[in-house]
Amino acid sequence: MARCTITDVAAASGVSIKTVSRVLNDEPSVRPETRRRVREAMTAMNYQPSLPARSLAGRRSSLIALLFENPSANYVFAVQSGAMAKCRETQLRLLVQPLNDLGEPLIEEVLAMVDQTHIDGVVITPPLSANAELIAALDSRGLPFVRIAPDGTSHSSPIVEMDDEAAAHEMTSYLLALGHRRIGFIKGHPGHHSSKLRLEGFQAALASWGVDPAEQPVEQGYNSFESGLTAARRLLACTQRPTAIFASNDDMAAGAIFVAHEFGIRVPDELSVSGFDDTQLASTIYPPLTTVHQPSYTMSYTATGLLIDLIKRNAVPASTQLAHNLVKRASTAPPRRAN
Amino acid sequence: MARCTITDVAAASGVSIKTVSRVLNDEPSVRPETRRRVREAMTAMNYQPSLPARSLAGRRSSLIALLFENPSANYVFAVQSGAMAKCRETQLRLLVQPLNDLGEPLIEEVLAMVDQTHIDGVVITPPLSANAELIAALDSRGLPFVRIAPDGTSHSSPIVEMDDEAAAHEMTSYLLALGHRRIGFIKGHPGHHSSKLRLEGFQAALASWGVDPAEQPVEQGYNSFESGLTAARRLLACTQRPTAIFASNDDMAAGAIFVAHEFGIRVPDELSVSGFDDTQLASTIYPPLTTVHQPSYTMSYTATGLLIDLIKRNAVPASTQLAHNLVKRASTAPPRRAN
DNA sequence: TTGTACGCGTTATCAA
DNA sequence: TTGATAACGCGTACAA
Repeated sequence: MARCTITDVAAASGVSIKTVSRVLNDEPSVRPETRRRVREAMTAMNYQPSLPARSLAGRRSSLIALLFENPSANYVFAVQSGAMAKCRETQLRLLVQPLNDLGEPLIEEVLAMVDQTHIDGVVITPPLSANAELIAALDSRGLPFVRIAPDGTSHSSPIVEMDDEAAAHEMTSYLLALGHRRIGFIKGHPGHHSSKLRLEGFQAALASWGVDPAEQPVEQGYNSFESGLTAARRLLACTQRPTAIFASNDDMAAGAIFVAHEFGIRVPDELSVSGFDDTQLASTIYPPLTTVHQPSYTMSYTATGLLIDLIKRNAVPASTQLAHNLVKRASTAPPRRAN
Repeated sequence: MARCTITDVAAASGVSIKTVSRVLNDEPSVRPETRRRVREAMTAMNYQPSLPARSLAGRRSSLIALLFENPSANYVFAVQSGAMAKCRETQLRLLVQPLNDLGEPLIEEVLAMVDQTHIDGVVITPPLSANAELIAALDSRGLPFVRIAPDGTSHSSPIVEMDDEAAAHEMTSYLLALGHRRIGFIKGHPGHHSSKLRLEGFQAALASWGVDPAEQPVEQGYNSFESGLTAARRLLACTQRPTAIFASNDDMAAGAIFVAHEFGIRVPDELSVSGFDDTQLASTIYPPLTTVHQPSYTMSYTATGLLIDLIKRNAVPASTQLAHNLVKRASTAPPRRAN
């Protein structure tokens, strides 16, 4: 059961190590009969190629990295699962690299990781995907990367995104269609580009319904549950209390629902609340949250696939947009509805 | 800015590559002056040692793996963060390996990973930590590993755990002290050893208070929110409705609170609910959940530290028990309390 | 179609 | 305390 090498396989199947190498890499010029013999020997001996040896000799490490700096367990889990699923299909290994609150040394840490491990490529999740210095640093190494939901900065690397503005527009229209005319908005983290887009979608929808966006109460949030609490308390303390709150993500929406419970405001009878992302949390709180389903898993799965194509020097689309959809649950209803 | 090698550093500092290697590995027999010169050259050239080269030449890959098969985003996130934090301190890389619902090929997949990547060691989280075949397979490779919260199976590998039974005992005593005498229990996933311990703690506490455990309603859950819904519906449909529900984890407790909301049962006035784990969810739902804080992050951090010691062939304790504590929040109160 | 010789960047052995 | 040289397991260039 001890580890065996390409030399052992070569000896066992009566060929040279080079031929074994050819079979390993699916190179064309090998006689089918030979290929079969080598394959048999490999499985019989339970041969596993050494990744370090391959990456030292060849140009590839068969390793890619997933970079994130995001405190949301649900989001990180979804993104990792998507990337892993694609890696599993393609025999790649995934190195996860959380970059939590490290400030300055972030770039250095990433570069050190890149140089040490000989990574083949990187998938970058928001908000890192909008980090210009990081992008420049990766560029300086000539490393392929794919960004998920970056900001509008022009760069040749492929991006995977959803239409945050359109989604926020739809959600707002839905609330307006229910009859709400005073809708409190909780903005997302200023560092995330999607925060800006979601606000714009909200405002555009209001305008298209002839409602003045400037008259709607807007509070700053930071994507955390706690920031949702604070923002919602402010919104609900207004003299003209909104009949609905649209939070830029589910965690903050959960905060709004929490505050409503505290204040004895019934949801959705007296207050509608909607979120964004459709994380597991959305269907775990009461009432279950109307939200926008963001395909985080699929975005990451797709991004990883693109990265692999990029590494193989295949042509890849500059931008891929994935579909979202409105998930209507029990946290929204017409305002002050009868009983 | 291009990558430079040990040879470049050797040339720049006027020594042989072997001496650079010695400095790199903190070997003793290097003159301080020489060491300083080499160090300077390394930082000046921004030298980064090649991990693949090191693992090919040496015995170590500086890579460890974290194995998990757990659908809970919060748990996985906590465990990963803990392991990463320790890795960051010690210049190790972490390979995360989710093994989702794959059944049979699980062992093969792990062994392939081990053989290909030349991992130095493994941290195993529940429920995999109780998988006898996996343990045996890892043993067959002579690979060091540390298990988090395994079952009682005797094995020489170090384990890190908390006292699930004592914690469940405390929580139950707390509910009894509040005055509850009819407490519904939702069991955890049958595959997790901790599920058994938590039930035993519950029953032991009842017995020590002179309450017959056999008369308390117990439902099977599977650690998911949905299974909590199902179990809670059963418990609350009883003719003799319990005044409290103790769920074996937070997700299921959230399910119980959800059902209470649906049924119009006020929490905690008419029904107390408590959970286990103290995930982020516990303080995000309303009312916030009384629960047991399980130190998942610390357990993983500790386990990773032990693994590193194990790899270095240092002596490590066979078992490490981390402290838990009861977190009292608003979801529990005396039964049918005045007002 | 197949094989030989060399190099990848580092650690290990042994000698100086 | 230091250095020359041989591994480590594989891919690449070139030859057969």
